[in-house]
Amino acid sequence: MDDVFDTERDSHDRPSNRFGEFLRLSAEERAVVAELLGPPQHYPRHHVLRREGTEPLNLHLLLGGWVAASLSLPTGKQQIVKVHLPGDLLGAPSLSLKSSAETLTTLTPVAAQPLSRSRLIAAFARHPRLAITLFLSAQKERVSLMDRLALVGQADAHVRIAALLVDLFDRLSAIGQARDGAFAMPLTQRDLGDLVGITPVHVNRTLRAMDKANLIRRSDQTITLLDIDRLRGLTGLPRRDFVFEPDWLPFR
Amino acid sequence: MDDVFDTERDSHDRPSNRFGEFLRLSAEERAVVAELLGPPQHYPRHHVLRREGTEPLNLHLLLGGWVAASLSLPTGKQQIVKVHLPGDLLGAPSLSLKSSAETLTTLTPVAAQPLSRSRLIAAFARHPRLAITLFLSAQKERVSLMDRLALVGQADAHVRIAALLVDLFDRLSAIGQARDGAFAMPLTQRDLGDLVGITPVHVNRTLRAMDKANLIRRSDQTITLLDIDRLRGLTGLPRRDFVFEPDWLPFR
DNA sequence: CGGAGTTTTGAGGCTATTCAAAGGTCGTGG
DNA sequence: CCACGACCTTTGAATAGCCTCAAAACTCCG
Repeated sequence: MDDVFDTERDSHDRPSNRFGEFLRLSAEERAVVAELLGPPQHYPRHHVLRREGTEPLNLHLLLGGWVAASLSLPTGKQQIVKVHLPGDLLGAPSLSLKSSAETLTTLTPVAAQPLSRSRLIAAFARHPRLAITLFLSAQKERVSLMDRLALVGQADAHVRIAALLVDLFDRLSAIGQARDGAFAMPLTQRDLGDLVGITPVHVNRTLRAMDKANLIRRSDQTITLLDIDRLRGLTGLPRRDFVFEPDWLPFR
Repeated sequence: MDDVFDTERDSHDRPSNRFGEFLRLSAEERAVVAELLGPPQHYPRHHVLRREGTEPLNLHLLLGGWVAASLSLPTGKQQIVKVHLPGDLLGAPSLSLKSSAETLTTLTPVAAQPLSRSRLIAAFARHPRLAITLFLSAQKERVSLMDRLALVGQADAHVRIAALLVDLFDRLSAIGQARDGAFAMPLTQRDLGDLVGITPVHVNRTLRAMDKANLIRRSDQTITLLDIDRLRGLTGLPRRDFVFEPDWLPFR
């Protein structure tokens, strides 16, 4: 966990959190964002940041660690709808609701900054570019959910697991937490099952088969993707090419 | 198809499209929205409004009819990620992308107004309340996708179908297109399968069983929910209670 | 009346599930 | 330092739910 909490970047670089995902924010705008954020908080593993059903008073900007957003069904089963990685904004979907839809649970030790929903929305008026990025971020998340839905709805266990691993790898690569196809994997096989909609037992058999097929290798909390191209090919969905400061946006 | 295209409402009433979903817009704001919209276009059944992979230059505001948003996998299978009903804004997720993720196909004859992505976003600056509603709308859609994902990931065919029917019923009720648990159903059993991730054959057996169990009744293009409470109970997900002009928003 | 698409029904097979239990790993406390 | 418990991974066997393939009946439209 050396540099897990290091998500700050040089401002000339591509920004490292959801606020600069689609636009290169000005110094003033970045100051406004910094002003919105509360002091970083630290949480242990398996801490519940938010329980579904409670009122969503504030969001969290994830600085370091992994967080699961999940829905639970009364059958006892739960679906993890998103694994949040550093830089992600947590809890936004429930802004539209009186009581939260998702439970946010830390999967690792976590550092995050709280941010008040009312102050965030208020900032939209004086800083429309903030509104635009966050609007586009929300749309990006919809695309991601649509992709997940298509996989869970139509693909078999191998494909679902492959897509999940590739997605995690891509997102971790973007924040410098994957090297040579390898990354730390804090998710248990039960977690993986809750993510892709299969039982832990079957996750195990699937991972095992993929290991034997030389697609992946597993060793103490680390997963290595041995043949990323083949894994990517399995998933069947195209790479999603997101815009950045597109020319159709106003006041760039 | 008498009043299918009638989605205009008295301005004192709860607005009928996505622009007034979370805020009661002022006369000026409603004028701005009207100004953004192009002239209504009409399309026949099975018309492709947008093909995945193409650049998303404009959105559509659906006035009447049903539209499917789908992703296709190279296996030939397709997942319908959303059935759009009158009042919905179509194509927004792909604003974040260089090329569209979803294919938009009309399921019935459709009337829709095009709207330019750049002009829409430009309006955010002078009319922050527009930005706020659309931001919240996007979050609402995320919740809806999360619910769908949880159902497809964890529930069996009966529960998935029940949840789908209840969702359609609730949304159609809100626009006055369902009475006494009954509504017109233009989706084929293949469509239903693409929505919930099961084969048409199994959809048929499931519907048939639900009919025999007196949960639903089917007759010429119409579905009647005979026991909505029991159907709702099957799904397991709580009713989603969305905010409207919540007191934590600025400048109400 | 023909043809395309949809609904219905049957039979057989496969994927993933359930249930059960053994072996590992890790953190904790004696 | 070892023993213990909690949780995770692995494996097996039997089962269930859903899929595939196939074909017949029905509806709708030209």
